[in-house]
Amino acid sequence: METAKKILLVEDDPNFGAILKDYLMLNDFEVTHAKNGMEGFEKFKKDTYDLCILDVMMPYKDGYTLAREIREKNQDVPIVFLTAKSMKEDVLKGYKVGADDYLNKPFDSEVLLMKIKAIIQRKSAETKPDSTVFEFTIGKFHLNSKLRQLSFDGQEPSKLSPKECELLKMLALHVDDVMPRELALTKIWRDDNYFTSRSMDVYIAKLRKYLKPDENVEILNIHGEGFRLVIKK
Amino acid sequence: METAKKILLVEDDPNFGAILKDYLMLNDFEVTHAKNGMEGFEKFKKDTYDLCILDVMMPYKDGYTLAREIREKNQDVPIVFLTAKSMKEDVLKGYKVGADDYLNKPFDSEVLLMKIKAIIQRKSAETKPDSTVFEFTIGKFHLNSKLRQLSFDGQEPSKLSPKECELLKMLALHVDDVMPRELALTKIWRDDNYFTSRSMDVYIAKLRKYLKPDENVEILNIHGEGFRLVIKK
DNA sequence: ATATATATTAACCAAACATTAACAAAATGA
DNA sequence: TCATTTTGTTAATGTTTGGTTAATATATAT
Repeated sequence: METAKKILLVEDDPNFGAILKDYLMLNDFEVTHAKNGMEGFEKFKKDTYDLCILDVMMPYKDGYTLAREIREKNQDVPIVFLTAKSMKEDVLKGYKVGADDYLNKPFDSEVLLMKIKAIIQRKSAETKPDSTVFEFTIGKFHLNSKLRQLSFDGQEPSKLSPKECELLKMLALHVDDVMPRELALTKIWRDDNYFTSRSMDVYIAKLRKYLKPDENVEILNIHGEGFRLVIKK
Repeated sequence: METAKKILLVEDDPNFGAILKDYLMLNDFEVTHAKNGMEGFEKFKKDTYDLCILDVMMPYKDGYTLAREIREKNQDVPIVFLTAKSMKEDVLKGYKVGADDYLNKPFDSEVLLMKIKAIIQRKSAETKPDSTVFEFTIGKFHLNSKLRQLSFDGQEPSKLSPKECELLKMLALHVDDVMPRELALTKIWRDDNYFTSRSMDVYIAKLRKYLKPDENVEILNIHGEGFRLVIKK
């Protein structure tokens, strides 16, 4: 049994804040909710967290300013910004739809949850490389990187080759964020040159083919930087 | 409570030096005052500072020489030059040596303070590129310099090229203040000549186009100096 | 050993990005 | 004022990076 990861949630909208907190707690996180930037910083100093979720738009002290203060104290905690619309609306929509029993219904925005998990996982992989997660939800897909199986809906799972699997896993660990080209090359190909880079491009094409069935899942390129696995919703 | 920022002040004029030191200390900085370049370098080696303020004109060892020595030991400390006149060549030389900003003597103490604070913050954003600040609010825009996207209101974000992104980020780090031409050229183009300068102008034009949707956001030119990102309100 | 799966290399094209050129318009200073 | 420098802008050109497919090479399993 893992010990629960601690999250500092700074969100001024009491409604949304409460819902998100519940949702996160339901997913086995320990959540501290601060109602504004000041309170957020106070709470941050008093404890150690595995992740900070900051609302960007807050009166008096916005998320970025708070992020800077947090960074001065701690260079390592992952920080996730809640940028209004997308996530918030989705979560609230999920709440309204579910009405009395929203807690039982999966939210539309499992994206946020995935992002959170990926970030925490990535971080813990840096410190203790052995404890590695091998199951990922990618839109309507499910990846088991140990069995190297990618399943879609109820269908027969596809078998992935070692490289395909490692690459997809690394993308999943960076959901919604950049997976730098260089990182994949050095970690998976253990070499970074013209040819390995081209080889990687070939694998990206293969993965795109696998992921085609779910039109909400996409691998985007950030020119000269790397790739980004996004789950639209 | 924040821990006081440490400033190394190297100024040969004892009068002016003492006054400046007092003023800075009054504003909660911890100040070490060295009377000449030699002493300045000795003190620099013995401690770590958040900022160095160097007089350009000093006997024995001038500010530039000292700056170069400091840079050899430390690539990150912000360095600000104090100069009586604002000779163009001096400014250029300053940036080449690795200066972060320039202050003309005499100056408004309020302005000085603002600048110092801005520089320290800016630097902390620059030096921790991975873990730190990559989100900026620019009027109604929102820049994510990691994903290189600029979003406006609720619209689909624009994708920025590496150069576009770096330049906009640098402007944002200097909001309401001049971003000196030479600084952008040396840091982003890593070369300062006629062609890179023209290239930069082209990029400024591109950024202006991106920023058009918000009429409160503007990139102004300061003839012969640089550019200024302003957010009217 | 041979089929099969996996991985790399090649070749070609398209897209993204950056620089250069050319000319117009401002700003500056003698 | 006029000559000079700096900046604004657009388009043309050059360069790098990525998408794609297929051919070749390498590894693996039967």
